[in-house]
Amino acid sequence: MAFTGPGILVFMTEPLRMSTLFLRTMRNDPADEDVDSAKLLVRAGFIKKEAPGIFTWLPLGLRVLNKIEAIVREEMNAAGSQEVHLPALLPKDPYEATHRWEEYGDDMFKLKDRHGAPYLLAPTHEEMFTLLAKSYFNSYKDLPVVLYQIQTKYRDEARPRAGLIRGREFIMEDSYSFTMDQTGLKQEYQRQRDAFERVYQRVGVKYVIVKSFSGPMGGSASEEFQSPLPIGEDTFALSPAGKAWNVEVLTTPRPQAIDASATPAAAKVNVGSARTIDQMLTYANKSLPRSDGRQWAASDILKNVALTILHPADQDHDNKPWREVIVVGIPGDREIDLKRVAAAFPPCDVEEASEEDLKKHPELVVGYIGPKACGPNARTGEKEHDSHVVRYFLDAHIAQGSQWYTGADEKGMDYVHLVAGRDFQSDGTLEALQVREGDMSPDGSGPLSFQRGVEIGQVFQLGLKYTKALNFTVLDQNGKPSTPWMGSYGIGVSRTLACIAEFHHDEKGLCWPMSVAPAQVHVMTMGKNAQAAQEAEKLVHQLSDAGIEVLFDDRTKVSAGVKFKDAELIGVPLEIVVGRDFVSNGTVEIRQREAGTSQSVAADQALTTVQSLITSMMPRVEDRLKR
RNA sequence: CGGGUCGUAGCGCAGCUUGGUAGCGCGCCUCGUUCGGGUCGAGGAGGCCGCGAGUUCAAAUCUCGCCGACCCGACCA
Repeated sequence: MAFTGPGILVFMTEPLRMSTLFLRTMRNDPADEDVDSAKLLVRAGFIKKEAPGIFTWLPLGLRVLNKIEAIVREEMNAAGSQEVHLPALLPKDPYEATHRWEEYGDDMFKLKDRHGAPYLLAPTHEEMFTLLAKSYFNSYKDLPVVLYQIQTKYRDEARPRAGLIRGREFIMEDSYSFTMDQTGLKQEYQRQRDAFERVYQRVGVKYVIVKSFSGPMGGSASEEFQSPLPIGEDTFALSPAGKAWNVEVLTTPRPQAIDASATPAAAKVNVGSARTIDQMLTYANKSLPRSDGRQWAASDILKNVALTILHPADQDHDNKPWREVIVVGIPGDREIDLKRVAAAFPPCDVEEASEEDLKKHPELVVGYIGPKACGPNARTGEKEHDSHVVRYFLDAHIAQGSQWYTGADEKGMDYVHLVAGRDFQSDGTLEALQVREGDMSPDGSGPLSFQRGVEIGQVFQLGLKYTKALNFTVLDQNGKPSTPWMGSYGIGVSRTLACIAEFHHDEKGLCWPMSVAPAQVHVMTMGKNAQAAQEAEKLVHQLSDAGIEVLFDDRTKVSAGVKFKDAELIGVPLEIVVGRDFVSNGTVEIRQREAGTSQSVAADQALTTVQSLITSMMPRVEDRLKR
């Protein structure tokens, strides 16, 4: 392996000759791809689709993939992580212990061996890494340890799409840290997080670090690396100060309490058949003039929504999953976000209460549900009675002291001037609303905006979930068993490649960053002049001998136009044209693919020019991340 | 899993309405031509028209069923 300078890994100094390269470029976009990265990667002969979300890597694509992997390896090794390689085909048992066999559900490829024993194709490897560490390490002296692998992962996506961005077979780098305590975990988390940033900067992909929800992975703190692209499937929120959150973890600044001393006493009004927000407004604007003179708005209404929490099996419920109805009060002009609500009740899912659920709670009168029928407002202190009262939560936007027009739990009856904190209490505050543009940022820097992104990595402080479930303990200084703290960290390698292509392309084709390009230089011969062909051959060898990777278009029966078009499609960052200028005055043309610039240099100056261009075109890491 | 669009040569597509022995462009092979922006010309190879049933003298074309791909949604890191 040769090096041309810091950070450039060279795999093959033999030039890649297009006359023999296993490559066929396509003039048309494939009919079954929609995003630019997939269209171009297929057209340029980097990948070939075999089935939805499943791709073959062709020589050029594989070279880019290998480049990205090499950068990941460098950064992981530098962060003190050690590479291993686990099987992708795994027995069911370890995933039973952590309940993920069920939790992952249909998204996991499950299969049976010839004896009928259940196996799976691993979607991620927390269990296996925990068991691996457990089987060798058992002393505090062994920790901390961080292991990683770069491996093919499998997820049986309901709907693969966007080429490599949402595949069913994809390549991921996943690392796992085991430390004695939370302090150690936080240190390793930070090291991994820094390493991720360096990787993304070196491969030339944009990213935003987004505070996120750890979801089915379990654990506490988690951040996502989102590549901001309009084709992304995720939406994250950005504050004016530049901080970012996944909508599931967005918190609402506590609203200021309102002085309710002048608010009239709550009054029950007969609203007849007005059940929906619109009907309530129509009624109120006709029959209940406001003292402040303005019209009633949906935001004056406290909408009480009955939801059902889907609890997993537990001992108090005969080891069966069970359904708990709750009521959540939200402003009438807003909608519930079930995922955000569910985030408050891990590991449960939340759905709208079904008719069946509501039948069990006749006190909740559909269309007239109010706070008085539930939560602390309905409890009497009598155990038998209270066990039937549903929990009542208020959305975080509801201020103490605010007054509401809301249901009174009888057909046809509503309250006005019902004051939060004065007339009713709740069992707690929830982040229940669908977040929208203009909502206030948690960091107090102003209104939120939203952006779409592709998740190219995520880091988790898992804590003790897996180590506990799999009984991994080590002996501490006092000889006592102690459960290690765990973190897991993943980079979507193939997905990152697709994102790089999304950022670095134009209407003509791909434009690879120097660090990951399939070659650094694309040399083309033009015309039939034997001298020029000879010179091209000489230059290619010069470059190769200097450790530069060359894609050499040495095809003799291909016209200039075709060579230019192919070069643009493939997207090697530097192109050298050896042809008529060389014949007339001994110069070659050096073009920069992405910038579209070109310069003419004497043939014997080409090597030094290319060397300095390569150095100057390498993506750099920010100073704060320098090692 | 629900809704929609579509399956014809390696790739992109026409033909189907109104049944009659399958076409175009790119790519591929041969010969010539051209040689700095997908040259031009001539000749050629390549198809279980997604699969299965049915209607018919006759089905790529009509009917039914199945399978598959893609898009939207549900789902999902």
